[in-house]
Amino acid sequence: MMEHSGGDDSDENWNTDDELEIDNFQSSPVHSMSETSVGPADATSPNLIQKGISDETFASFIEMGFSSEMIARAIEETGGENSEPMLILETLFKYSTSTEPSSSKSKIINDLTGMGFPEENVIKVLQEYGDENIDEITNVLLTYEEVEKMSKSKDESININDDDNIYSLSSDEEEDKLNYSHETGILQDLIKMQYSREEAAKAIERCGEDASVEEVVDFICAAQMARQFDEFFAEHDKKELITNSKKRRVYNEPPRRERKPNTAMANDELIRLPKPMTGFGVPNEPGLMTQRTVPIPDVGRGPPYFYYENVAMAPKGVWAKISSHLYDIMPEFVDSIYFCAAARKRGYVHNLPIHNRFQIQPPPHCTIQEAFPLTKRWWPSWDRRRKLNCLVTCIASAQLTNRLREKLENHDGEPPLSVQKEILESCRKWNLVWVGKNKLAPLEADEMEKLLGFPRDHTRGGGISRTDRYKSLGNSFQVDTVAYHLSALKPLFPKGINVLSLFTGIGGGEVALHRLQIRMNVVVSVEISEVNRNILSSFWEQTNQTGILREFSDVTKLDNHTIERLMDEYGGFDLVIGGSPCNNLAGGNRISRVGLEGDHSSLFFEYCRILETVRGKSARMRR
DNA sequence: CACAAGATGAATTCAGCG
DNA sequence: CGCTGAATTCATCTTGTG
Repeated sequence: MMEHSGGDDSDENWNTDDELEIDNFQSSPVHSMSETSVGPADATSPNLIQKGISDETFASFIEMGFSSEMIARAIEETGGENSEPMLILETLFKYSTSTEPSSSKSKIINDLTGMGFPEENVIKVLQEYGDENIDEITNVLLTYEEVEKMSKSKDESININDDDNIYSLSSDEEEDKLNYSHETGILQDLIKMQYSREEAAKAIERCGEDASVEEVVDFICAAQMARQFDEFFAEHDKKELITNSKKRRVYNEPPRRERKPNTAMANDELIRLPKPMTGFGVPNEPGLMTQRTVPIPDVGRGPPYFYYENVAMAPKGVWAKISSHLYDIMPEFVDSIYFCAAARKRGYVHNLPIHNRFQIQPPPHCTIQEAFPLTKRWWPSWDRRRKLNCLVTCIASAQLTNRLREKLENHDGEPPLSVQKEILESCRKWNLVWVGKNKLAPLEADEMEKLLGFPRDHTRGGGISRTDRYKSLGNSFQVDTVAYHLSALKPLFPKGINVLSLFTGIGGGEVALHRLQIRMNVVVSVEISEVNRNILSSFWEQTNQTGILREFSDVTKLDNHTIERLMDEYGGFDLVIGGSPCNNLAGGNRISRVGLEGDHSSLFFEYCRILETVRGKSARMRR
């Protein structure tokens, strides 16, 4: 996201220490690190039970969701100190798929549903946390209830969908709803539990129509485990390859065969984009993961958490470099086409937990026609687009759409194929929609706000020009996508979080946290563009935030000392979020697409510097 | 001076095909 | 395996206009 344009920097009259607009919000309770730095649930001390296996292997078992007790048991059972990691893993998988724990599971399910928790939640939590720590399970269930309650209550302060008909169903939707009602209760339950329809239907088919929810979930769970098992082995093989060939790192690439011509060198150090681009999983699609296949190295684990974003289609080698500067964490590539009606292919490097993700409500419409119902009337059948391409910083001119209209008016009814092709090419290139007979138009700024998940008129006013508005929006996060990723933080920070927001832009991260109803105790924001800073501060006021907002302008002038001072003042940061400038990486740039070292994009290294400062200081504060 | 329009391709990926 | 064609892409710069 996040505008850090160098060409039009107008930073002459800033204070020497670059701080702007000191918080006019009175200080709110500032928590201490010790209160809020809740570690992940799996942060058990390894030294007691991990005899016989390396730290790394132990960590990856933990990352896969096995409890330390289970691991200890598996080590015992497979020969104590001399047991083979692979053998241990097999035993662990046996535990999680065997019927024995599952039957003890059903007893717990009965107990907990007896306590009034919804069965689907109980099953999901058991699946993710195991069945050993009842206290933890009930805690998580309570959190779930709260989250669900909150996501059901509409947020009055943000009016995302202000179309009158937003809550009334279109005819297509009604049809969909009808289909839903024909589905069995189990299928509905599974879909509610965020399994994809395909996956759920397949599992039901395999388990038989009479199977209980537990049985089907067990089946899906076993299938997931098997998939992870395969991936673990593939990863293990790869690791051996790496040690053998001296640190050759290739992600997402099929196993390389031994004897191969030396053209392979060109592919070295590459991170390939996944297809489909769904990262660790998106709602309503297959491929949902609850654990990372490539664990986060110890050095990169949170808290503090961080979330870094940039364009997925960067020049070769860029993502490998980004990853290598961010603790070798593998990027999560996600296309926002799975969250809204517009494409947005982005890579996210983060150390957030990935289980328990949920969507913010209401979810946006996923097709152009649903998002903009008025276009339906004019949409010709030969324009088969249902999704828009990436929203960028420039829009088509009025002259262009006029020329297109004239071309269309030359024909009665359907234009010849050659004309159709030409029109469609322009439509795709400029993201045009049908707004009248033979009439095409680019999206209005408020329509872009809607697609990107911002409240209406978020970027309006404050003296921002039309072009600047498009520019800021084109550089922004897709809020629903980012919120889905950040949702994992909600149970971890019930008292709110302290955020360091770099390259804040129009505040996509802040809007996401707000829509997740995660309280922002402190936001320290760094953003070079004055109009964008104004947009954030007016959002802060309009949504009646009770936390503190401090805005800085130039990331290069935010020195380490200042960061540490801020951390002392506020008790540290829980989340460092931001996407560094993409100008020199983006495909649309014909002048200076020169890679990470470009004038703008090299600010990525400032992100790294600041993140490292925050993490170092956090470690010292914990001691 | 602010703003809008127009001109300016290449890098990358992928499906299809021989 | 290599080739080809199609599709996509958080943009920059100059010029014209009021």
